[in-house]
Order: sequence, then C-alpha cells, then structure tokens
Amino acid sequence: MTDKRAMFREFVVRKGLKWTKQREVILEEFLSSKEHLSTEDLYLEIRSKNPHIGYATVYRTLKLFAECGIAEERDFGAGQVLYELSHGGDHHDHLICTGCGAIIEFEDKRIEKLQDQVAQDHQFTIASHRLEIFGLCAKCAPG
Amino acid sequence: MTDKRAMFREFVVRKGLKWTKQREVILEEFLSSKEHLSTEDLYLEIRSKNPHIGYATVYRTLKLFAECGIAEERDFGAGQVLYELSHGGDHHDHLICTGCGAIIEFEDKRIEKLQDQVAQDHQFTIASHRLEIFGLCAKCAPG
DNA sequence: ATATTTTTGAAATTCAATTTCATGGGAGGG
DNA sequence: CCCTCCCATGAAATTGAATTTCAAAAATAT
Repeated sequence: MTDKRAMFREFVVRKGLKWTKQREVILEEFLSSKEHLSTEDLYLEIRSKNPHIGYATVYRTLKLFAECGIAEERDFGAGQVLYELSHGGDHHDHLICTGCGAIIEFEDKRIEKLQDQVAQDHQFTIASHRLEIFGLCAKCAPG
Repeated sequence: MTDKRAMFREFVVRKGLKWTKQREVILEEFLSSKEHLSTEDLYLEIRSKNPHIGYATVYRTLKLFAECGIAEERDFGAGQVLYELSHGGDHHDHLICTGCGAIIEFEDKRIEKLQDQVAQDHQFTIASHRLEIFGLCAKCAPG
C-alpha cells in the first residue's frame, strides 16, 4: 500500500502550499472513515471531535485530496458528490443498493475490454468512464 | 413507432389531469427538438415562440413526460439533468465528448450480459444501470 | 522576529431544482 | 350558457449543495 499520508504531504510541498493542523486532522479522519462519504459526512465526523474546523476547509481539503490523487470524486446522481480513497491504479465500478444505500465495488476486465471496443467502433478516445448498477443487495432483496 | 402524442394524452386523462395549451406546445417542441436537452434548453426554445410559458411549467411538464414514459431523465454529472425521448424498450448507454459536448448513444448486449453476471455474483438484483464513457469524439480528437 | 504568502471559517453567493401561492382556465353538471 | 370544482400556470420564493469572498490568523521564508 502506498502511503497516502506521504503522498499528500509531498503534494502540498510541491504545490507550495502549507502544512496545517486542519489538513492533518482532515486527512487522518478521511483515512480512517468509511468509504464513500460526502463533504457533509466528513465535516460532521470531524466537527464532533474538532468543533473549530469549518465546512469550507473540509470542502477545500477534499478537493485537494482529489487533485493529489489520494481520493476520487464520485457523482452517483443523488445530488451530492461522494469521495472515496483511491485504491491502486485499477478502475472499479459500483453496485448501489437503493434499499439500504450500500455501495459495493467491483471490477471486470471483460466489461472494460468491450467498452474499449465500442469506443473504437465510434472513433472515440476514452478518457474515463463510469458504470453504476442500481438495485437491491442480498440483504434488501425480498424473499 | 408508438405515438408519443397519444401516449401522453392518454396519460393525462388517466391521471385526471387536464389537457392544456401549454402542455401541447411543450410536447410538440420537445418532440421536434434535439436529443438530450435540459429544462433550461427547452424553456429557452419555447420562450422564443411563446413568451408567455413559464419555466416552472416546462419543468413540471418534463417531469410528467418522464412519469408517463415518453421521456427519460439522464444525469450525466454536469450538474444538470438532461431529458431524452424514450426509444422503444431497449436500454442504451452513452459516449460523451468532453470536447464538443456531443452525446453518442450505443447499445451492447454483451456488456449487459456481463453486468447481469456481476450482479449475480454479488446476489444483487438489478433495477437499472447506467454506463457513460467520457472522452473525445472523432472530430475533437487531436491528430 | 519580521515580512510574505497561504489558510481558515463564517458568511455570502451561485445555480439548478423544486415549491409556494394567488390567479387563470378546463371539464362536467345543471 | 353558466356555475362550480379542481387542476394548471407563472412569478417569485425556497431549498440544498457547491463554491467563493474576505478579513483575521497561521505558517514559512528572510
């Protein structure tokens, strides 16, 4: 596992930014939280321990995480952006339970290959993609 | 081709709603417009010919189209919902050019099959899905 | 320490989506 | 044709998240 702490510190230095107490707190909290949280989620978590850290700071720091590459922004269409820790280099997609809100990650090289083929058929150059499957997880399915 | 006009009229009657001049104008304009437009887009188009029709009415009418099944709401993550005419029953996905904004539709049964398989592996029951590929179309690709 | 530049956080702003509310307009009954 | 009931309309207000502003505070460089 690459050290996300080191990556972010290096990013901060490289960009001529400053290492602050707030950024450290936000980074630690982000690293130890559940996957897929919104700015609001993280802000509330942090606030319970550090009431002096503002929403704007959490918001800007998450943006920095994304720019740095240790986090990714996901828009699942619920009118709110969620952040997740970047795992290695491999892309993954999501199964989203509309019952309990659970988000299950998966990876399928065969699907990716077919996407490449579709793109090629349309002389289209892929930069990124997203595949989301909505439905019910095992726990929420009736029966 | 199923008659979208008839479908919507029937829907209006079935729901105990009323057939109004505005709904007729909005329906005609929607049917004759480009694919994938936002409420704002359609509102502006209509306004140029019928200055007396308000944004809220266009907004509500598009929602009715979606409920009725003659249109579908798409959220491509650009902070704005786009509407498209429903084509038959077949699902399709999109290639989205980040250069010129073009949206190319495609359909691939093999990808759908693999999705079913992934879902099954996770005991997940699919209700819907969306696949979007972002990148550059033939016209926008460099070289 | 002092100067310089970035950061912070509360509050304001933006932007689309959505709702409110007083007024206007269909549809059916008389 | 008129009346009455409800739904529809549209201007304006509200919502909710994202994003920005700005003066005070903190971090690094000199």
